[in-house]
Order: sequence, then C-alpha cells, then structure tokens
Amino acid sequence: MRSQRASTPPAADWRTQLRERGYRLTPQRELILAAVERLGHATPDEVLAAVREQSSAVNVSTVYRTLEVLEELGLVRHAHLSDRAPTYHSVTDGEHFHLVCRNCRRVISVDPGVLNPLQDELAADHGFTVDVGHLTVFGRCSECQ
Amino acid sequence: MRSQRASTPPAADWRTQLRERGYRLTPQRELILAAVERLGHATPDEVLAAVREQSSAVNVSTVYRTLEVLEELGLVRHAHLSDRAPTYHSVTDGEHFHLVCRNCRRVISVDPGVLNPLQDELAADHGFTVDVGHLTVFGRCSECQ
DNA sequence: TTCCATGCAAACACTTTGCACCGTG
DNA sequence: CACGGTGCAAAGTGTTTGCATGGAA
Repeated sequence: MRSQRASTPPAADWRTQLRERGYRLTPQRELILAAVERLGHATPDEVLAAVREQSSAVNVSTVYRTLEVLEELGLVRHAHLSDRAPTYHSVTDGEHFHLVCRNCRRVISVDPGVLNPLQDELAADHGFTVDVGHLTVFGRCSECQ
Repeated sequence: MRSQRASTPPAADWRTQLRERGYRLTPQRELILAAVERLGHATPDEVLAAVREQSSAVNVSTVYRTLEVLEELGLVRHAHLSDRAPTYHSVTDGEHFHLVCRNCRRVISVDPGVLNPLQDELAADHGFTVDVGHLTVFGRCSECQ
C-alpha cells in the first residue's frame, strides 16, 4: 500500500486553478513562480533577488505571501535544506525528496521509490503516512565520507 | 552494512569528558543538561524557562552556547520538529529519529532499525551515509488520517 | 592566576502584520 | 467598482556577537 497523495496538477493551467480558487493572477505571482522553477531550490530571499534582477521590483512580503499561496495550490513545495531559511522548489518536475551533505552542503534530489519500505513500515507500525515531498535526509555524501 | 556512528558515551562521566576536552564544568551546564533530559524534546526557549523555574537565572545566550557544547560532546542532539525553533533531546536514552504529525503536531520517537533498507539503498545508489539522529519525517499520524 | 564561561545588550537573520493604495476580474 | 493583492514600514521571533566581569581549575 503506497501513500497516494494529491497528485501534481498535470502542469496544466495553473492560472485557471488560481482563479477557480478565488485567487487573482498578478504579474508578481507569475514572476515568483517562474523564479522558483528557474532556480531549482531557492530561499525566499533568493527568489526575491532573482525576481528583481529579472525585472520589476517586488516586495519581500509579497514573496512570502505568494510562496504560501503557490504551496497551497500545490505548485511549489518547501523543504528545510539547512538550519536557516527554507527552500522552495517547483513540483512540476515530479515529487522528490532531498539528501543534504552535512559537510559540503551538496543537495541531491532522490526519487521517492527508495522510501517504499520505510513508508510501509511506518504505516504498519504507527499508522503514519509520510509526507515525502517535505522530507530532507541529512548525512554525508560520497565525496565527504 | 550499517552506519556505525560514534556510539553514545556509556552514560559515563560526562563531567570528566568535559574537562578532558578543555571545557569547564559550570552550574549552568549541569542545569541545562538536566533540563534537556527532563523535558524530552525542548526548544532553547523551553530549556531556558525550565532552568529558570528550577533555580537560578540563566541567560539566553548561555543556553544557546551550552546546547552547542553539549551537542559537540554528543550528549544531546537537535532535530527540527517544526518550522520554528529546533528541539534538543538527550541521547542517553538511545539514538532515535522522529515522526511529526502535520495535523496535530504529535511527535513519535522511532527506533532506527526501520531505516535500514533506506540507508542501504542510499549508500548503494549515492554513497550517502544517513545522519539518523537528526532525521525528522513529517506526515500524518494514525489519528489524523 | 589563567583563561574559559557568563551576563548583558545590541545586532542579526528571517518572517509576519497593519494599513492605505492599487488593479484584476 | 468590489475585493483581493501589493508595497511599505514597523514589529515579532529566534539566534548570535562583543565585551567586561566572574569563577573553575
């Protein structure tokens, strides 16, 4: 038995989704989503910098508020890749989780498949359903053993 | 092949360890370690409150500095059980990792054994060694499905 | 008597909030 | 033209740092 979470909206028209949920489509929201997709894994600050570089000036608070909305819509997710600020990443390239090297800070994106045994075990033992997309596993990468 | 990390010092005389490493034994350090052991999983702020309640006044910065030292000595560990402050826990009751329910915030401590398949897989595929004690798995507990 | 540890206060990093104005739908 | 979104500035939380004093060894 695998956890079937809400599947990623088929990359389809998120603009439509926005409006259907009563949200409005603004240039800022477009810019911020584009920046997250372009950057891979980025902190709110990095997103802000990227958007500003790209074009117009956007405010910090708008970045925070927008990332929240985008996550609620399932377009982006956040993970904690450091003890500092969280990073946001697009979900369009498929769900994955992260390995972070404690030594060199390298981030490796991993296919959720390897979690199957763990998910089954936790479901059986504790009735617990894992939120795969949010998972970050810290440790040491091959180069830093 | 299992990851053999530095085993927990046999609950032995950490006071001696302290000094051997050039650290000094102060009342604050005793109080703070005791508080962490008593509290289970506590944020720096909660540790501070507990210590103050217990007896003397201790400063916030001392709490932070002390937790850092205690972690370096392998007496406590920290994990991120929320998007806010980290929590510290004693290591004397054995290494474990945490499940956190996204809905009700419940924290479940789990034996590292269930991670074996994952550890092996990540070691084989990416040469990655998991830091088990720092791992936090978010999801939904049995009551909140 | 020597340094490490502490207290204090200020600075920092990150995030949130209140409110007036703006612009999408 | 209504109502949600944005910018701005201020405040909130959590953490770190510099420096003078205090106390363990």
